[in-house]
Amino acid sequence: MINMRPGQALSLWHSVSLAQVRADDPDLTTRQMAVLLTVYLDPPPHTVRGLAAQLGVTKPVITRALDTMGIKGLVSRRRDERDRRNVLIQRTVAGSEFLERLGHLVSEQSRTVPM
Amino acid sequence: MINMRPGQALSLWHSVSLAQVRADDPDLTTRQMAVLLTVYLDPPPHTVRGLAAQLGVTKPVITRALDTMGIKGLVSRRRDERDRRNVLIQRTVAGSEFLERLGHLVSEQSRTVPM
DNA sequence: CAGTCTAGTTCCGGTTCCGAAACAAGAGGG
DNA sequence: CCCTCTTGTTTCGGAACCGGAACTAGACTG
Repeated sequence: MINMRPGQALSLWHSVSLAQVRADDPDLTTRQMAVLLTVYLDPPPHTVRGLAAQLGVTKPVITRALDTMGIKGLVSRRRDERDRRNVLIQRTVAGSEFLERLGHLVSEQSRTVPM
Repeated sequence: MINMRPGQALSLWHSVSLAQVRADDPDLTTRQMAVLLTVYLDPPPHTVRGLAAQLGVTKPVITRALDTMGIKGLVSRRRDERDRRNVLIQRTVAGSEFLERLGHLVSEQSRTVPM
């Protein structure tokens, strides 16, 4: 458990945003970021429908986010063989590395936030 | 000073992203967010040129971000009377409230992150 | 008062995203 | 089988954003 005052939170958000903008990293939408983090942090399996429900958006939003992130190699799709209507969303090495860098960046920046 | 492990950082980012997506809040780009936070957290005056330099982007990027956020009322522009080439970027009530909510949200979520 | 420099904006075309509706493919019940 | 429901994708027109180049307006120099 962490305890952070709102002012510190904004300061942290600021430095991370700046770092993100300056790095020419794959620039993800808020929605794409939410999908990516959900896939990597919540226990599988992940389906389009499930993600749409959790984010409170429509299914096409998820499909498009997966398209985009799939091209960037951050995530991959596979048919569920037990119910071939389903698509299972899976993690990739590139996605893990990307989030590892993000976590490290936020962690680093958190140490620079003033009392 | 805050000390946050990378895993905790990702968890925090996750819950905040989810909250942002679910709220139909003004959905800002990473760049727009960086501009907004810089305007509100760094000491004035703020100019287009200065913001462009700090973010490492071109001036049109800043102009467009200000256009968008200006429409949403998050920020406003005024001519510098001493050098009328300059445009000074100013804070607004709506912008302050928006960032206040964001800071509060991150702060709240930080308390739900597991050890 | 020309020439030059600076600050910010606008224009160009191309790409990406959006919501809503229509669609294809598979599952399952009578 | 046929009908229906579910799952995910595609299509549509419209809006937002992108980088880079061109442009306007103001300041400053000699």
